[in-house]
Amino acid sequence: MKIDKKKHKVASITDVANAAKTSISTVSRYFNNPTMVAPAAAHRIARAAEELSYVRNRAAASTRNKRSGTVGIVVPTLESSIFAEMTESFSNRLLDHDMTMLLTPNLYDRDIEARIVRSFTEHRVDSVVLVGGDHNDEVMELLDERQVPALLVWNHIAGHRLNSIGVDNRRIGRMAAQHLVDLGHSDVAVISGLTDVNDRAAGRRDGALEILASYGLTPKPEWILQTPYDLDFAKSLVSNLLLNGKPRPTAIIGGNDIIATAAIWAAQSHGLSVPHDISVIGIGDFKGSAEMVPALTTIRIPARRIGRMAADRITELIMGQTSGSVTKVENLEIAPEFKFRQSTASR
Amino acid sequence: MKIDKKKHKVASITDVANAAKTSISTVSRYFNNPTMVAPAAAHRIARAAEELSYVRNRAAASTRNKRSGTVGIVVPTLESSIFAEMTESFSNRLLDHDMTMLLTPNLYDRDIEARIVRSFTEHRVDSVVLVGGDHNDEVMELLDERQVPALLVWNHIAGHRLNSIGVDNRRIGRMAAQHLVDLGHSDVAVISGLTDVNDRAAGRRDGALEILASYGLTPKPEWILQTPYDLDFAKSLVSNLLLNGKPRPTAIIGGNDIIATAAIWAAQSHGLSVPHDISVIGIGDFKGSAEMVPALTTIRIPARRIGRMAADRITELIMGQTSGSVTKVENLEIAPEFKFRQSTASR
DNA sequence: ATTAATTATGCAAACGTTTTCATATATGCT
DNA sequence: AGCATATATGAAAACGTTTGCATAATTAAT
Repeated sequence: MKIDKKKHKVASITDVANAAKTSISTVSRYFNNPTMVAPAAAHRIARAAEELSYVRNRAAASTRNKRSGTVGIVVPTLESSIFAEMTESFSNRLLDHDMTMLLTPNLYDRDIEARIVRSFTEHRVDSVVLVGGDHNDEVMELLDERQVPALLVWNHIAGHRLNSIGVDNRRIGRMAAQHLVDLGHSDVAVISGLTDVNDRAAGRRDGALEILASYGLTPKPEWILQTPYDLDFAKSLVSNLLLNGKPRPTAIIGGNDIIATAAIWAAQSHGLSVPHDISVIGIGDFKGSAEMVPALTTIRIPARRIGRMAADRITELIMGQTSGSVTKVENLEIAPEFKFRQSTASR
Repeated sequence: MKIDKKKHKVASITDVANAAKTSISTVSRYFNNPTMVAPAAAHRIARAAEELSYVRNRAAASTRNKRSGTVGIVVPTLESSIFAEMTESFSNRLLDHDMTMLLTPNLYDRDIEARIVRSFTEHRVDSVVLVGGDHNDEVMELLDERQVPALLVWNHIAGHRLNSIGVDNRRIGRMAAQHLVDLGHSDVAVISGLTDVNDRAAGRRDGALEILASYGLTPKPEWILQTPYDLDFAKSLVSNLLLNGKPRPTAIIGGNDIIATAAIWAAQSHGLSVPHDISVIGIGDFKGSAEMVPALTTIRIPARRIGRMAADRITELIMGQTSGSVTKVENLEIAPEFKFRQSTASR
């Protein structure tokens, strides 16, 4: 009586070994270190694997060796095209290194982030990448205790104990303000993201105000506003500013391109012309900023480059980790690029 | 002589069991089925786990039980805000079910997709989510052989052997064209996405042409165009159309909101007014479409809803899988919503 | 106070790998 | 041909879990 092939068993390394008339050790080596196995055996194994449609089990592998071949990344949101760009190039590069990405948005919530990171560690990711420098203590402890190589992206954080690679947001804020001052504007509104949940937003705003102050310009309190990165909200915020404020500001610094875009649309929907009636500068250089009418003057954050570099750095860190050598902490600054386009003009 | 605590060993279930003066079985149960363990023991275990900062190893767990607690999803790109929205709500909902998402963009390349799905299966994801209905044979075989519960999102594909949940793109194409016809347009250009790598794009275009044909309207060949979903490319494509074509079309159907937006900007940058000089309708209702000036008339695809439903359906499928019961294949159609805004007007 | 039923626990096998160590086989030198 | 070296292989232990089965401890029923 034949054994009933119940439950649809999938082929394991043992099955392949049997079919290829060799040992599981050799099969394992065939997959991890092909050069170690003799051509004849390799050929038989390849055939057997094909025959049985064997797919190796990385999860099982990760119990014995330490690497799982995954890296976890948590971003604030996928909806911001800029994180999407970063993530996308990160993921592509990761594929080249034969790693898989666990990606989860935290919606700008640090507690959710902590949950996510915990779940990542349960899955024994080889490494974790986080956006920005503000994270729950729990997250930091977790990373520390388990010695998970971690990388902070987006922000350049000089002297941080974790590796980081990104831009200096304060500097970007200064650049934006300087541009407007150079164009002769003295009545400028600063509309940032939510500074208490977003250290990037805070840095940019502070940089901008710093420059303005250095020229003796202090925006009226009602010209210093905050908004979530949401077109709808930002647009009506700016609408109010434009309608009620008199005199109106002659220029607006948007904390990112979403805010700046919203500002332009708010102005346009009130029949104001940008940049003739009001100048608007953004930060980020998101998808579409160059194509819109008027094209948005902005400060470009090279998201794709950050993504690529992050992926490379991550693999470096993982290598270092497995080989036992301690990789030195590095805080890399990426230079932003100023993009003078049509949404700003001199007074 | 004390043993040197080299290599920083992290706590395992055994360590917790020892510290809690109980067996590993009980510890395991404490984490997976808390009700099965006595309060006293539970308390000791909780303390020990805390003490040792134990994090359970799901990868190891997945060797014995079958579930890994992960689901893999591959989207064409993260840069399209609409996939981002879908993915984001999908991921949120997944978190509620205590699952983790492996997300990878395939860049509209089926071979890359195959690589990704293979990598997913190597990691023994509990389930796979794919966008659209066009996939490599290899992918289909893989899913089939290993009996990985799979779900196709975005497209409603009546009668597909895999579960699907999404919209009927042909119908959407028809809706768009009908709207324009109703407004009295007879010279309409149809600018779709790349139909050979994107079955959604093909469906929409075909639907649109079908309606036009039914009114005896056949766009001139040079008015039926294709473009990647890229603002820059699409904008210059439309620019050419607008400059060279004479007579110009009086309306444009954009294969998605990116194309439509690009069309509006192209028109505007040539001093044309939308909708006065030319009407534009999009598909998708992406972020910002409602806020731009003029607000884009479009057909909304409820991305977040699809994401949520997909997550729920996926957990259903996984449950069914583990309990051995066969879940019936279901093809769900989600209704699109027409959004009449300001970018279209009657002739 | 027994016995029966329930609840909680522990033992040990199993999951699919990798890797150390020892052995067998092939290759290169005299 | 004989020996030394290099290369390829296999056996077995280890990785951190879950789970079926058997037993121990507790509670309920008489």
